[in-house]
Amino acid sequence: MAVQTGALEPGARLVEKDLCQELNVSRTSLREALRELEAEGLVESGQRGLVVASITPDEARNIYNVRAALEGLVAEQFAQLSGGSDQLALDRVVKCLALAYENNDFPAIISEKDRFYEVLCLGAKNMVVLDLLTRLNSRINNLRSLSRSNPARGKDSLLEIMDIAAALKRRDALAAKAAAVRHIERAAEAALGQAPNLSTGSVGHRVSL
Amino acid sequence: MAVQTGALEPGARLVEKDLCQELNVSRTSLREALRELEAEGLVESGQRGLVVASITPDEARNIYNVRAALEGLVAEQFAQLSGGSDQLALDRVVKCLALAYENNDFPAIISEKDRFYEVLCLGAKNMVVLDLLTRLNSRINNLRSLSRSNPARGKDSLLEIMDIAAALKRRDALAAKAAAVRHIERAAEAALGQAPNLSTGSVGHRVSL
DNA sequence: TTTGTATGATTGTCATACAAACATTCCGGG
DNA sequence: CCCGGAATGTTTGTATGACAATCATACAAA
Repeated sequence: MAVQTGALEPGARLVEKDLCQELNVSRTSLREALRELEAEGLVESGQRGLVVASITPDEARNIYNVRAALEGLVAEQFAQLSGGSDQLALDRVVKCLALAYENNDFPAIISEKDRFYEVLCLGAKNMVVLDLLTRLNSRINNLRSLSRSNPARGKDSLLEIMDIAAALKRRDALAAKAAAVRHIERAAEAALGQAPNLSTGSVGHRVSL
Repeated sequence: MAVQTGALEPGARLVEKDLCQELNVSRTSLREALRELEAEGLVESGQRGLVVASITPDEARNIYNVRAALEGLVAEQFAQLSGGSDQLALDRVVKCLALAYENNDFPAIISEKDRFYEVLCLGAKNMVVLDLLTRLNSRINNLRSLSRSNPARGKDSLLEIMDIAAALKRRDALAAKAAAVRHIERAAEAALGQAPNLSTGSVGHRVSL
């Protein structure tokens, strides 16, 4: 399963036979791995077989819209339902995140952020959202690391997250939700580099990202 | 792929060899089908192999919470972004839905409702949500048909949907969102038969539904 | 009673094969 | 010269049989 984020350009065809040789696995195993990737939305079936999934600007925009809705929900629930250990875990992961930001350690930032969401969903008693968020994030991982290239964005992002954490500590559900939504909207702006309004039209126009 | 909703009780183990014989397919194909079901959350891997997925009350509750958030989002977007043909399609599907409700045709109600969501997402230019909703709905299909057993629920449900449609026609995004959320909350109450508040605790306690 | 071991069942992986779907090339007719 | 259709090759979907690794259980020994 060392496939994962094999740096392949979107739209590239995935020929089973070739991949088998390259990865030294049987077609059986390969196909099963491909099914998994397909379920995660990283590959999609084109005219002939599978191709690396690409993302339209609309899709990217909508993924952020959905994330805002979802993370707003779990923030709200966390404020209402979290226990003491959840708050503890939150503190810890925010601290780790701050450290990762200080060191400009991009991989760590991504993974700590994922853990942040995990803690959030755990405290919100909402594993359903965690599952969906994981799926969505896997589809925009390239975008996420791209948004990091904006130097000023890092500090802002951390501050927004600490806003969320502060509201959660106060158990202020409304403020937490608002902060979570705001964070995602800012992240979307940074990643998409355009107005937060959904630009319609141009369906099917694919970008390489 | 005639597996789908094969009436199996949750928690039942799925032994590949047995299923192969029963369905007259090779293990290769069977495993691929199981992967698909796993991706949809209909089966999950237990200690040994796969078992039919069951749902905790918390999960069911959260699926409805997520649906409320998601459908609120697409309702909002539909109000803002839908074109003339989208409105046309909306009219048509609402009419079909009303007919299905009149005839008490449960399977038609389910499928028309799915089409309703499809039209909604299409008009909202948000296929991301459609994908997620499809997944979520497949996990609570049993619950959905269960909620239909409440006789008074049918009419209410239809009225709520027509509320949504009316707000969408007026392009009143806020009202549409509110109506969509209300619809899901009512449906959740009907299906779960309990207060809309999330009952915490009792993690891991599984019900057969 | 508990621990360790043997046994059996089940899954994960593999190599190979073949039919069907699809794309491409080539040929004959207009 | 251009076009339609057949021949050909490629790729996928499915099937079969096999094997090692893993896990669960039953059983024997301490």
